[in-house]
Amino acid sequence: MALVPPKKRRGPGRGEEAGAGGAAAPSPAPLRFPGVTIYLAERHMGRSRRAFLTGLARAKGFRVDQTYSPEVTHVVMEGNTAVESSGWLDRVLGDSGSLERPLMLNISWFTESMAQGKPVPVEGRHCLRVPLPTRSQVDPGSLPAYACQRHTPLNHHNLCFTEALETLAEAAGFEGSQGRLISFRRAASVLRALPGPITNVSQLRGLPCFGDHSSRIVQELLEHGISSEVERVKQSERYQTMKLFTQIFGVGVKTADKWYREGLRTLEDLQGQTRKLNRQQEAGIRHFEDLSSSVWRHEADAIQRVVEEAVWQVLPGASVTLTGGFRRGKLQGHDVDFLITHPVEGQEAGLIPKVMGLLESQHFERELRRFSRAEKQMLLNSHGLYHPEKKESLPAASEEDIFTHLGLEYIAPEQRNA
DNA sequence: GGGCTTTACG
DNA sequence: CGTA
DNA sequence: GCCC
Repeated sequence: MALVPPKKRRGPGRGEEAGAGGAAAPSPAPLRFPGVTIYLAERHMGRSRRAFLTGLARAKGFRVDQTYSPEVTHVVMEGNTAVESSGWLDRVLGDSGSLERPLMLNISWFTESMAQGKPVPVEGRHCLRVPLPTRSQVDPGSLPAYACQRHTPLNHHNLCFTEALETLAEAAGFEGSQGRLISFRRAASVLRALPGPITNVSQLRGLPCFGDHSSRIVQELLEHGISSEVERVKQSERYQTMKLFTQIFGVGVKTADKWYREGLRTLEDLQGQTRKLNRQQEAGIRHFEDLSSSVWRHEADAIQRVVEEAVWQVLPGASVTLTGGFRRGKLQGHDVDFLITHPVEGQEAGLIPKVMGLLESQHFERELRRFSRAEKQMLLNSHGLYHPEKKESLPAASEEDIFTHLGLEYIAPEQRNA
């Protein structure tokens, strides 16, 4: 098993503080969102509003820089002004043409992020429309045909287009057209790799994976801000139902299609009758809400620390690496993936069941202590039980003692897989 | 017109 | 057939 | 749907 180098945490600097004026800026909260550095463009915003928004964001743990630098990842401008935003980008980027560009967003992304207290995923509606050709338009020339030959950042400049193409890809998949699915996905992927936004259909010339259909979608979006085909798909009962059903853990396109043909449309329809759901699907529906809520990066980090503690008890010297979306820089995901390795090949064999047992017994332990405090007003630690009011200490000679003192039936370790 | 990643496992 |  |  390969040893994967652990990801180095980038410690983002604090960014330039507005120290010049002498007015004591309110001390900002600790930075909570590595990977997000905001720059608020003053134009159309005004000094005081900009200062207010800056303070607001910093209090919530966002990094907001006062001057533009290549570290800036999210540029927020008031309004939807196309010409000015691209002109602005031209000026601040100067001739540093090939460098990574920031996202250009309107104020809606900012306000939504403030409301939620965390950066919301960027969606098409947050993006500034940049329909006019300027010299900031990039000349993609030709791009390698394989994604594995390209740099593809998480945040990019063509979200309006990639969202539309991904919708068509998804819809194709729902109809069992794997070929069309992969084609629309490839086209979207190409746009994610571009150093700047597509502002004119002519820029699609020479790009791999762009044929008549995908080009037409982009053209519609450029001209009307909307694609009739994409809108029609999104509105359709078929798409909406298939999307709902396939989101259920344990349900793929085949099953979703079967249910659709039987006339089922909602989760209630599925629960309603004693429909023949397998165990996986039954759990998938029961936990639908829970499974659709997302995990944030800082939560993934916390989980990693817990897993590391357990792994190291079982196998000192093992390495636990966050993989999947978070390794690629995503700020949220729906699961947390780890790769567990050990420098000596084979040493990690059989580790997972042991770690699971440890984590489960941790849970059991936690529940035992919670029960002790909540139900018996006693504190349980590794030494034994303590009653703070009676100032009574009950040293634990054995595990059985603890259960007895708490009035619990003794539960053997092999029955503690809580 | 054929191919579209791959492999293991429940 | 579904998940990873 | 796009490429070979």
